[in-house]
This record gives sequence, structure tokens and C-alpha cells, in this order.
Amino acid sequence: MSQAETVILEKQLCFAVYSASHAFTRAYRTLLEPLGLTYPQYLVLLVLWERDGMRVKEIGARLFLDSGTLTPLLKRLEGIGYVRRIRDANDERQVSIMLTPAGQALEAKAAAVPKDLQCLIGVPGDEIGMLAEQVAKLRNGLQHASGELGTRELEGE
Amino acid sequence: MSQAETVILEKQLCFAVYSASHAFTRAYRTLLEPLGLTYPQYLVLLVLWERDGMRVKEIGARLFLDSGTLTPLLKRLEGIGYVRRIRDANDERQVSIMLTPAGQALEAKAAAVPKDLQCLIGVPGDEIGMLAEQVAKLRNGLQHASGELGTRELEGE
DNA sequence: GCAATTTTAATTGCACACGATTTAATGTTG
DNA sequence: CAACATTAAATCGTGTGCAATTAAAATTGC
Repeated sequence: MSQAETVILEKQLCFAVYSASHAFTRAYRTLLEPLGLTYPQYLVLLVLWERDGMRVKEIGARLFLDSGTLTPLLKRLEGIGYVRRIRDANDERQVSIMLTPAGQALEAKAAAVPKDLQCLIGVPGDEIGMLAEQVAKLRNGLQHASGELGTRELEGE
Repeated sequence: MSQAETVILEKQLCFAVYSASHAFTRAYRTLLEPLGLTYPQYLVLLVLWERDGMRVKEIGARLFLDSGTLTPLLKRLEGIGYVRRIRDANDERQVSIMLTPAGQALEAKAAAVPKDLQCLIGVPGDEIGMLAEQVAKLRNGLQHASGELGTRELEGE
């Protein structure tokens, strides 16, 4: 039984996503290196360029990351000089992340990145959008299902 | 200009893949925890269950990982008792990874994992296969394109 | 046959990720 | 308003990922 049902790695959606994610990160590394950014740092800036002054919690909700990941990352971004971390005067539990002038100016410098990457992907532009939508739906399904797992332990089957 | 062309995070294929990959890892964590495995460790075992005794380099080629990642991971798998690392007597640079009896026995215990996860995905079974294929193709394209980047620096544009 | 090159792992250093815990501040409730 | 609960970050420990370097062994050229 064990031999007959050997799992084929290449057919697994999860592995495809896992390995594609790393391939993306590697591709971005080359493009972002001139800006002194890693891909997760770039993601945080994308969020802030959309709306400046977001709190750590909000950024985390947007990127599906928690404070354990974001706090050190944001401190590095602050160290580079792209953001400032400002504790809210009204509610001192919260920390707002503000772009510095350098951080704002970076948006223009990073403008070419998405186009450069799109050239690398080697997939027709219209397919990219559809694929992104499908993968996002997949993520949302998993996100929801994982929450369930904590409660009911899948033992019923 | 900067405001008009703001990059919308949710439309980016890369972010979808990045966040879906983490969602997968989280989902697997719950399923693999009883086996004492992380997802990358599980991937290595999948490869070894297909063919035992592979060298580090071969495993890396299969999973798109290098020795910097695999060496410590394999040492942990050895510490748990699922594999042994055996240095080739003929070519002492090479290390073969052999499953222990416990590592072999684990295949049967892990047999339920893919099915359990498929239930969580919430995507019709036939779509999963197609999606996996598309994402794998995307990864292969990126993999190839990233190799190019090192040589010609995209400066032509 | 031996020096130069190539190949294979290991090692090192840095940056995520995330579960779990801690700390501090804020809400809530009797 | 005091006890309790909730919330937001920070902290801690473990485990990836990967570039760069090192070390050892095999291969090649001459």
C-alpha cells in the first residue's frame, strides 16, 4: 500500500506554490537590491505608499504577518531611514508607522520594479491577473480552514 | 504620478503566491505536528520515500533548496531519528541520506496528510491539478529568468 | 604526475516566519 | 474603582532560506 500510493511531489499544489514563492523572492532580490530592500520590506512599503501611518496590526492584517515578524522588520526599515515608528499618544499600546521623506521618495524609484518583474514572469498579462485571483482565493480558503482546525481536530474521519 | 500608479497589493500575483505559501505552511503545521515534522522536512521525506539514499545535491535540485538550508534541516531529521547521513566512501565530499526504519515507517503514518489537506483547500479536485500545473510553469519561468538576470543586468531598458 | 579548475558539502551571517509568552495599556464590569 | 479581561507590541526560541565563503576531493590540462 505504501509504495503504490507514493505521493508525487510535482503534482502537489502546495509544493508548486511553495517553490514558486521562493522563485519570486529570488527574482525580486535582484530588482530590490539596488533599493536596499528585501521582498517583505518592499511589501510593507507598498502598503504604506497606499496609506501612510498605518499601525503594526493593520499592516499585519494586510500582509498576513504578525508582530513577531513585523516588529524586527520595521525596526530595520527604521534603521535604513525609510520609516519612523511612532507610539500613539492616545493609545500607547499602538505604534504607527510613518514614511520618512526618503521612504516617500522611494515609491518613484521602485516604480519600475513591477514592470521589470512582469517581463520576467513569462506568462501572458491577462493570465497573470486570473492566476493571481485563483491563488488568492486558495489562500483565503486555507486561511479560513486553518482557523477551524484549532477547534475541531479532524478526528471525526 | 506616484499616486495614480500606486501598486495595488491584492492584484499582484507574487503577493498571492507568497501569502498562499504561508497559508499552506500553517495548514500543514497542524497536520504534521503529530509526526514531529515541519513542512520542509516533510518535503525532504517525500523525496526520500520516492527514492532512498539520495545525495544532498539531488534533494536540493528536486526541492529548489541549497545546502545552506538542507544541511541543518537534515541534521535535525537525523536527530529525530528519521534519516542517517552517510558520507560516500569513494567520494568523501558527497553525503547520502538514508531513511531509518522509523523514517520508512513514517510514510504510512503520513499517508492521510494529503487527503486531509485536500479537504481543507476548498477548491474542486480537478481545478487543483490545473492550478498546480500553472503555478509550476510560472516557477519554471521565473527560475530560468532569474538565471539570466545575473548575466545581463536588465539595463538595456 | 601535478597544478589549475571544478564540484560537492559544510559553514557563516543575516533576514524572515511564527508559536508562545510577556509586558504594558486600555476596557469592562460588578 | 478595583478585579478582570482584552488588546497591541515586543520578546524569545526554533526553523527555515539563501548569498558568500571555506574546505575537501575529483577532474582536467599540459
